[in-house]
Amino acid sequence: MSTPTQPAAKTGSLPTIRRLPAYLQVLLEYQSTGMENISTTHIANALELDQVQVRKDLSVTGVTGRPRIGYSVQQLVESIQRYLGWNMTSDAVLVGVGHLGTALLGYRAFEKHGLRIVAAFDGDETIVGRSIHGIPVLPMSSFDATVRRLEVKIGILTVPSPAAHEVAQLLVSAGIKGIWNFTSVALQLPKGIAVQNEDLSTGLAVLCRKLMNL
Amino acid sequence: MSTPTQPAAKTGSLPTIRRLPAYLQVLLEYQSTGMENISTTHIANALELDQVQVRKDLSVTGVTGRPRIGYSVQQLVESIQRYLGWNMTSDAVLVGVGHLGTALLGYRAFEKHGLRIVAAFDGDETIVGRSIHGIPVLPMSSFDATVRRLEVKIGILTVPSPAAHEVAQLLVSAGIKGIWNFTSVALQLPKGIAVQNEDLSTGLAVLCRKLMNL
DNA sequence: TAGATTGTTAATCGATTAACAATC
DNA sequence: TAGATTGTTAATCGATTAACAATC
Repeated sequence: MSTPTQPAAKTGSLPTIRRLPAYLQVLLEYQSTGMENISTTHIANALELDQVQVRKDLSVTGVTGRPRIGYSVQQLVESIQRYLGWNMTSDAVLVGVGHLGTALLGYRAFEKHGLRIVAAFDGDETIVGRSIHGIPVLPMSSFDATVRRLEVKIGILTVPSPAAHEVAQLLVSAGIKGIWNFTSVALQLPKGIAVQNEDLSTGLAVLCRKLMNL
Repeated sequence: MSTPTQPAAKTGSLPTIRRLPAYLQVLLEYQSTGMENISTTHIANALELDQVQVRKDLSVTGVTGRPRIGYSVQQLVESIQRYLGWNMTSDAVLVGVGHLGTALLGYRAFEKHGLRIVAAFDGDETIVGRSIHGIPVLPMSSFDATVRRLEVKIGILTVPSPAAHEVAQLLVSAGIKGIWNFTSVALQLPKGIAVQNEDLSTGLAVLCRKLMNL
């Protein structure tokens, strides 16, 4: 039995989870100043949020602060990373090496979030065999065997929309448990598969409405 | 005075706005079947949402349906597009022609959302002067004059994080009113500037938590 | 007509905000 | 000590869900 150094993490609402990476970003930058402690007031100001909300959000990770002192930056960073599973490395595969896929393959920041793309796949034979940012592009025919062999659980879907559904089925049947979906297609998948839709039109819609309300 | 053919659009909550593009996607696909009307039950099933919520969401655009018949697909499409400002074309500029910037320059779907990227800018002189997917890459030195001359109001920020703040100031001083921010930096901007953060780590965090709760 | 579907009003649920006690 | 900050409990606010009337 382990000795718990801090309370267990709670569930946390979706809005809370979405704010945590921003806190982490602020903390990592703050860390470079050499300060050991930080107050929620400071974090709240940097992100234009309410300090009570920041405190409540942070509490879901199980971390605690000290009155008058604030929170240990180091502890906060580790606590958020653990809560998001970013303290350990997860392997992922990417399918669809178009413009967006290529961009994601070169996105170094994923490493900081514990995500390692171990292989990319594409149906276009002219790019199969290449290596993009050190990641090999393999043929779709080797998808199932490779994913099973490496026991990859995360799939990044960057194929053209018409292929989205078919490829998603392929991911699931190869044992992928979480799909990061960059297509604009609403995937119909069995229970037990986590999907995160990253359709750009969502963000554009919000921006357009914000602009209309200025 | 114009004769209103439908009630005025309401404000609409953020979650509602975020769901509208998905409705539009379903509608555009449904349109190709040739059916003229669609029920909220149908839309709800396609997106795994509640039909009452779909109806409430659609009502913010001012559109109305007919009992027993449903909604006119054509009317719905136009109503959502009008609500999001996607019925007219808005010009935008993109700053930072790295991997992600290049991917966005090639993203044809923006046209369907009324967004036209008229110019890209980069500090790297080796790529300045090129044309990517028909969009010219111009030097940063011409940024201010070009944006003012073309009266561009939307800026897409795809520069490396360390440059984010400085470039954002440049956008604002050139008259940009809305910033689509793909960096992980929380921009501090004056009132009256709309910002939409599109940091990928937010989505990754949600996916990771979903995976942990399977 | 009967039944399917819309649209509105009320109830519930959940997240944010406010108030305040605890404490270093 | 006094004051700044945490952390919890209560109040408010807003979004979702339920109930039901309206109607083609």
